[in-house]
Amino acid sequence: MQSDSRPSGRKRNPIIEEARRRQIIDAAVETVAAVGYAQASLSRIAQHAQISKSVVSYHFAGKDDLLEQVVTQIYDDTWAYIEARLATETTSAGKLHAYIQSNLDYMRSHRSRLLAVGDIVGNHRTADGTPRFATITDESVVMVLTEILRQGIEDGEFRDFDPQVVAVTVGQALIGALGRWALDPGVDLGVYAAELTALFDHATRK
Amino acid sequence: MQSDSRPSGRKRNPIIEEARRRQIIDAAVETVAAVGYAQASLSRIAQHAQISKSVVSYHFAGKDDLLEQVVTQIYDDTWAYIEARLATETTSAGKLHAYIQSNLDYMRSHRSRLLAVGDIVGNHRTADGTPRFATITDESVVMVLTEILRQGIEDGEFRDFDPQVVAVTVGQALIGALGRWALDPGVDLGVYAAELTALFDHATRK
Amino acid sequence: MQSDSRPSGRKRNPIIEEARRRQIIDAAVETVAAVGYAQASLSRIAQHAQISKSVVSYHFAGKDDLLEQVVTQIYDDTWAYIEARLATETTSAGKLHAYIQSNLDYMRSHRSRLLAVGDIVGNHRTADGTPRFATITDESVVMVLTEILRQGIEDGEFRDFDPQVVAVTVGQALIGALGRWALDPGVDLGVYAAELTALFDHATRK
Amino acid sequence: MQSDSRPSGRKRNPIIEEARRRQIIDAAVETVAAVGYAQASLSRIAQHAQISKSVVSYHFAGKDDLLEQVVTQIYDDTWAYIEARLATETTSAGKLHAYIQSNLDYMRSHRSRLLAVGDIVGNHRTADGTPRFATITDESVVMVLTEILRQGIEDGEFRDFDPQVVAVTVGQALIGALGRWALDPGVDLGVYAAELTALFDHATRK
DNA sequence: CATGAATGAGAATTCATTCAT
DNA sequence: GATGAATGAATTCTCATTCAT
Repeated sequence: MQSDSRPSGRKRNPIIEEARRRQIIDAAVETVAAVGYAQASLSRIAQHAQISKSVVSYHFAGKDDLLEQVVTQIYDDTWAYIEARLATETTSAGKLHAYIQSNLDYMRSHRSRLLAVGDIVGNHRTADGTPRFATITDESVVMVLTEILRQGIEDGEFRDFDPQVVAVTVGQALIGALGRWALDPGVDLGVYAAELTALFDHATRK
Repeated sequence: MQSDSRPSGRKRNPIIEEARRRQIIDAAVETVAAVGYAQASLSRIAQHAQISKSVVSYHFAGKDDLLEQVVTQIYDDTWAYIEARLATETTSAGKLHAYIQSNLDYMRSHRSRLLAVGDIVGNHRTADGTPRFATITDESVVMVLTEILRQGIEDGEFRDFDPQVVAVTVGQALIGALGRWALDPGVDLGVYAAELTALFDHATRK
Repeated sequence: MQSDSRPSGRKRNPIIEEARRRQIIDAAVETVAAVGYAQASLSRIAQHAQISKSVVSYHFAGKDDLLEQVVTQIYDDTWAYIEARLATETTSAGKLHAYIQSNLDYMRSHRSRLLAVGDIVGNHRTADGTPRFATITDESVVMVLTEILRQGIEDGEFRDFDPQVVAVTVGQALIGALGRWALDPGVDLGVYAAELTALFDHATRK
Repeated sequence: MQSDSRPSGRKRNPIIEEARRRQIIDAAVETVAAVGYAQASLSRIAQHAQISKSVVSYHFAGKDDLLEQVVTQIYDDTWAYIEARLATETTSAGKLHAYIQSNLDYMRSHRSRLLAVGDIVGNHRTADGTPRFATITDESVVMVLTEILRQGIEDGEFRDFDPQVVAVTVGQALIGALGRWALDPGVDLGVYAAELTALFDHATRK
């Protein structure tokens, strides 16, 4: 009975409820990817979803809530995808390859998600101007990579370097790949993946 | 280079003219760096410059014009700084080192410029939603780096790789460094520079 | 008396029906008393009653209907209370005292009702901006008081004055008492009652 | 140069600036008086003033600012009027008469102001739901009256009573008069004044 | 009986821009 | 050169209400 306008706990009719939520989140993703964070108004998002503006307000507490759930959703999905790929590898180098490869694979099929999440994370701020999402380093994804690299160094598989610097650089390299590809969809991500793999292979091996 | 991109008829008193323009551009830089692209309204910028909003409108054709000139200004300054440092190097590896090093040096003393330019370039769009600035690859800065790397490969100084991929990656690595540093000013950019130099040294050498 | 003012077709289970109606009316009272007329939305009222917004819409024709029934309900209850106290008095002065005293007594135990009814009566308007409730004079309560005073003058118990002016003033004095007490619950309504009784005693006696 | 959008300090072009401010305040007064606090949106106020909605935003920081200035303005004007009338009286009873009389006189020529100020003071709240204006007791006007009464008691001119209770009651009596008159403009305020004067004369004299 | 879902109207506010002075 | 004043468009959000289930 805690209903009211926004079913923030989201339990009621899970089937239609979830469908709408997905629909709106997807619309938000595509809108941000298409016109950028600053231009992605609730109006435009609703328009894209072909629903009324107030439906968004009904399902989400506000713009902040929506964008945060977009980010969470994408992080979760991305991580589920990558995690599965990492699990099949045993060596640190193998995991590094799998990390780069699966990231670019995921990108290929979820271009706008990647575009959107970058835009939102980079721009979304609290009222006082401080970023709402911590960037780069403490995204769990990068933390995982840091741990992989650290392990590789400890095991003597890699040369001695600062694992966080390299992890951040790998993460940024992937963003760069995405950026190149976003700019020119003709770029072959397969080739790009091979180049990056080689690059970080040389950069990390003894 | 930004002198020929001025939009409207504005030639009266070049001295006071330029002073105002600089003042406004600086205010824009600091405002964007502080509150982010989406929150950087002309109001806020004018407020930061301690001038009336209309002064901005008087000296620039509009918000777009202002932001574009901010970007041009920063690109020019940055390039002037880096160019000088590159000129003293003879080998390709030396130039790569100098490039990384000078970039991070420049950052250290122009943090908000870097923050701002990244924000603007990443977010500024035309009315139809397409990015107003091409990112990453065709910034002249990255093109120069590509050329350095290409030359190094040709000269046999570097192993064989796609110079553009590496150039983009270096560029992104520097952005990553800036991001880390923006998040935590306690990060030692000197150490970071050494790590990155080593990383790309291993990544490029034969 | 509010039973015949129900708007639409609603007759099924009178027992549960009435329970709900009371619950909602009580929630409305407390909400208006707490946050004021202008901020008392159906959402907030439903929230306070721990029910869904639509339940309100189901039991009342609309917000107007609800608020009108709140007022009617409170008027009825208040009058029932005061009437009993007046009945025990024989002189006009005694009735005036009983009126003031019983009003303040009622207030003490129904603070939010009084607060709410004042707020609603003072603010609720029809679409064209005219007040939906006539204030002050034609509340039956004040009319009764007018009659008491008129009788007292006729009987020679009181000096000659305009009974309506005094009745309104008594009514307003009580509202003033409530206002003082709402602002500062530390005010002793017993003492306040004695002061008011004395005041109007002097004001009305020959 | 501290301009920006809202010249809150209000210094720039005092002539046109003040004219607009008055115009908007007047429009606010009449709008609140006509449709009530809860229905008095900035839209309606602007419409009444025959100006664009944003002009209001330009001259006032927001709705709160506007309404607070309305109240301040009215309080100031009212007090200036009443003060002058009080100054000509020497006895406490004379001052009490002058107070009642001047209040009703002022009302007669500023009906909507009185209506509006009552509405705003009674309804305007801060975000957390607490009233933004303290009512009744600590309006300086009532405090002045309290002091007049206290003095009269001390001088032996009045009987012994709680001056604050009587002051509040006088204030409320005037509101009641206004209410009666607002409801029925046919009420003769001159007669009403005589009645109230007599009432409080009897109520306070020894 | 009850209620989730949906919606359009309207709220306050911010913004970029124009114009007369 | 400079700027107050004005404005319309657009933004986020809240609200009362309706409807199918």
